[in-house]
Amino acid sequence: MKQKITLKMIAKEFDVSISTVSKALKDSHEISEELKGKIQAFAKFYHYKPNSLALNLRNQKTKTIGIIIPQIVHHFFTKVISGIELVANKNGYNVMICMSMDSYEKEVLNLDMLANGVVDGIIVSVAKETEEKKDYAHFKGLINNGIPLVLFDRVIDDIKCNKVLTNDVDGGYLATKHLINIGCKRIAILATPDFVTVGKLRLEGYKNALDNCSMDFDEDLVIKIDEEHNIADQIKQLFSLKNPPDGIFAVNEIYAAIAMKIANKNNLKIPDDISILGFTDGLISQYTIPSLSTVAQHGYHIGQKSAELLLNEIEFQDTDYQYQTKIIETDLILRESTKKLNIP
Amino acid sequence: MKQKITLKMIAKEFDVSISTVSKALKDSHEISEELKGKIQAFAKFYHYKPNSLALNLRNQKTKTIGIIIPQIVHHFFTKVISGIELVANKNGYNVMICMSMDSYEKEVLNLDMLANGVVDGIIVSVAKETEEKKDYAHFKGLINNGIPLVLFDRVIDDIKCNKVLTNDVDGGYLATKHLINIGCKRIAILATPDFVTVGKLRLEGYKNALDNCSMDFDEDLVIKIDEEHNIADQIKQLFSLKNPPDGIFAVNEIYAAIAMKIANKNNLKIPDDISILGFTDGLISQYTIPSLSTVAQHGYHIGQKSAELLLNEIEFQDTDYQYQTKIIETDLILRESTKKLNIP
DNA sequence: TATAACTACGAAAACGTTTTCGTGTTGATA
DNA sequence: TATCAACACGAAAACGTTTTCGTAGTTATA
Repeated sequence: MKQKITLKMIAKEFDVSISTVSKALKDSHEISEELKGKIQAFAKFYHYKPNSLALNLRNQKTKTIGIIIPQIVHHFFTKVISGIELVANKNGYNVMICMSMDSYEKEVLNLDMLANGVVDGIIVSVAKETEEKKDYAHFKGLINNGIPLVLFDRVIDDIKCNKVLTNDVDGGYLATKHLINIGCKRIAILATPDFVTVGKLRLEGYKNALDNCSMDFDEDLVIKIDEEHNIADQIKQLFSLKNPPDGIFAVNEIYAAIAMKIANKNNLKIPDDISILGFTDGLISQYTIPSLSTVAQHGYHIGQKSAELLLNEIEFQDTDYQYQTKIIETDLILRESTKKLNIP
Repeated sequence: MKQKITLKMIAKEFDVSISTVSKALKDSHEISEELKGKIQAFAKFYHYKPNSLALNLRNQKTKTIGIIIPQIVHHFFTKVISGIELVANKNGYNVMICMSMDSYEKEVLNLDMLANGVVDGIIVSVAKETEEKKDYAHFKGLINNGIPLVLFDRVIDDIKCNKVLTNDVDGGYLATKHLINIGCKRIAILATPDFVTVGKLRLEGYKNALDNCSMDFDEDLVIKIDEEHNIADQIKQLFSLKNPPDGIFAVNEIYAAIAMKIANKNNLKIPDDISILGFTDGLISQYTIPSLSTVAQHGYHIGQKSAELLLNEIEFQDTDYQYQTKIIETDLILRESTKKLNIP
């Protein structure tokens, strides 16, 4: 194993002090041109690079930002990560990724680890279990310790920090409104349990849209999917109603895809007999047959914005820092699973 | 901002030396029970935790492993990452993820950065551009510096290190053989340019299977998809052949999904008129209609194995370390896009 | 009583870097 | 000739930890 070259080794080579070498490599005016030339050439030849660990300790910073997400196998989160990476790298930062697996305990563990000097700031989308327990002490501790924190997507209202979130209410509204516009009379929603904030908000948008169009809200058309049990079975209920839906708004892509499968099995033509609309900008939507209309939530953009806010806070010098909350708007992407809009 | 508590601060509190505090916290026999008790209680009360940066410098290791993957938005890679995380965390390691974006330059940059003391070992799936250039100096340099390296999936033959790879040839063979078994007479393959190693190997398996069953190999049925141009257009050629295929083996999920869409547009019934089989264990396969039969490559398992090999090498003490190459076998997952096998 | 052994702690080096503050030498100025 | 600045470099602290070695003071042994 070839030993990495250090300032000390260069110093010994030229019989000068370590400080001289350090200054020479920084092209300091304190060192004679002649000596600088020799030292720089030598360092270059041996590919000298300052040891990161030493720099970290010296500077009390690591030029690394931490990310804690519930799951990495979700397309949305990978988009967010890509956006964070882009901005981080552009600014000379690296990225350390942890998964909470939607577990409160793992989230706390990861947060503790990252907070212990490993990173300069942290970006988090909170775990489902944490949302359910409503125990946010670990986040408050982080902020107390002065470690910059950005929450995205699944955020917590009573934590004071930068936030980036999808306009979920508006997304739900947009989706439902569109289904109404294309003529759907009975619109079902595949939602989540209430503790999943984003799901709850999208449901709120759904209700707003119905309200706005003076359409009745029917409890039977609201399925709050419990992922502990079989998802398909819960969706199937809709199709055995005496008055089944002619439109479905699913708060995520998977539920939408499963609904499509079930509709298909029930010999319903999509979109002629029933229109289906999903949420999130995943991969599945593009490749189903028919392809899935969906509400895009721009994960890539959310990631970029989160990283920008975090880096701003990290590098902020003054004392009067102001936290911000950025709302990223959604967009309707119309594909084949919804009826065409008839422009009169 | 609350200052983090250090050994020095505890030492001052009890008017003892730093070394005494350090030993007391490690429950050393050198320190009297009485003093140990007081110091430990104090440390606990103030949530003392050794500073990671200092430990890193001291121990010349970071308890972190680096991952460089071409893209994080591929489901396969997220599975691999999950597997790595699992094993790493179980052994007290953290994970730092970098993306090469399939660019040679970014791969070199990331590797240099990680190698500079940031991580104790690195797991890589090499970038497409690197495979194309065949320039592997950066990997050789890494190994020369004694930094443990594991290559997975897209590996390089003449780099001496631990490797974990999918049995791509066998996977291709399995897929093609199955299409033959269900009665396909003209089997097309949606492949990659030759420099994409895994694609080339799967094509090899395809040829082997044809050979094995004394079926003709027809150049017209081999489409080496060039992702620079429109993918669908390239696939469409197949359907305009005078003698079109009745089976398609796609070396990944996306190509398979696109092929399904095109078949569908051409009013071909899947699997009655044409059977389609994909590769990889992605999300799309499960949610298409009909769902896609596929060759599963077990990314989660590959990740675990890679991490195990890496940690072994990192913590290996003796001098006679032996590199290994683990082959992870594939499995055929039969869904709805291929005809049922008629057992006579 | 001299020696040995044990107890309980401290000093200092080490990891590699940066930076502040000297300090000796040279040359110029009054 | 005395003073001063400029030049070119070195010493040392600092970041926070661990660990080896040294050493007072006490107790046990011969």
